[in-house]
Amino acid sequence: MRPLSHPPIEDLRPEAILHALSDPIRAAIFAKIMQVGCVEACSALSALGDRVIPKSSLSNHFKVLREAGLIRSERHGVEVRNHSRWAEVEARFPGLLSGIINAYASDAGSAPRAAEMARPA
Amino acid sequence: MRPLSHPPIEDLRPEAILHALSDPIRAAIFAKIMQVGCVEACSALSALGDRVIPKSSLSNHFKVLREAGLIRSERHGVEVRNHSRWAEVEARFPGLLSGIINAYASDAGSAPRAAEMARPA
DNA sequence: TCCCATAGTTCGGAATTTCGGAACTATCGG
DNA sequence: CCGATAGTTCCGAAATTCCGAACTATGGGA
Repeated sequence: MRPLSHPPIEDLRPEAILHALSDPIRAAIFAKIMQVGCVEACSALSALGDRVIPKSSLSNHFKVLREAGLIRSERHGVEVRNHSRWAEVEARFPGLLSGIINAYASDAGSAPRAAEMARPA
Repeated sequence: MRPLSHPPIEDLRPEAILHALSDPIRAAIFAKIMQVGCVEACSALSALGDRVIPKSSLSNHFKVLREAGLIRSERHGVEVRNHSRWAEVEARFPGLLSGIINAYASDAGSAPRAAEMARPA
């Protein structure tokens, strides 16, 4: 199985990042990773509230996040651990991620839906 | 013809904004509107460098930007003038737009492509 | 007034992308 | 070696996007 390649930070493209995070589910996954520090794909499944996400879709969401350069995935035995690349991305595109995450967080308060980012409970 | 409805600022959703700006062409159009202050659709066509964008696609791009709440469009005679809603959006989602625009601008320097945002010439 | 040119929208089919079930692979614990 | 768990791949269906062609609306003449 492939060693899960990640793009070097200088190859990151804003449109890929925006596209990755324009999906509320992916945004929620990413927010979760940042909250918790590290997450394996399967546990993210249950973490998204009421919504049940098929494994194959979930796998694809992680792939999109990884290829956008937002997360780093490492195999540990049978599972994959995903870490955010926040610091790198922040250095490359200052203010981008914080603006996006804050936007989702403030939106969650006014109109809660499937993507419940940064919700207290 | 419809009076070109715009969503009230409290209805804006982050995912719609990210989706709208995850297309480099739309991002370039939006950046152009902010640079120049106001733009009518047709002139944006030539403004995007080498790329020729069909009228119907352009019309759709403006629609996406409008429905995301990023621009305000008014008919003036035969043409439509598009203004950015930057101030409103910035008040609603602080730091979101500046982060995105800066990201594209810094990317343009390192890897120029179809979307030439904030390029001097 | 009628006609034309300009600016933009709508329609509809082709191309692309996304979704997700089923089958597959990889790894760990017995 | 076997079964269970974690995840990927494959591929057809559904949704989206793209864009040419036809259409609509407005202003400016003649």
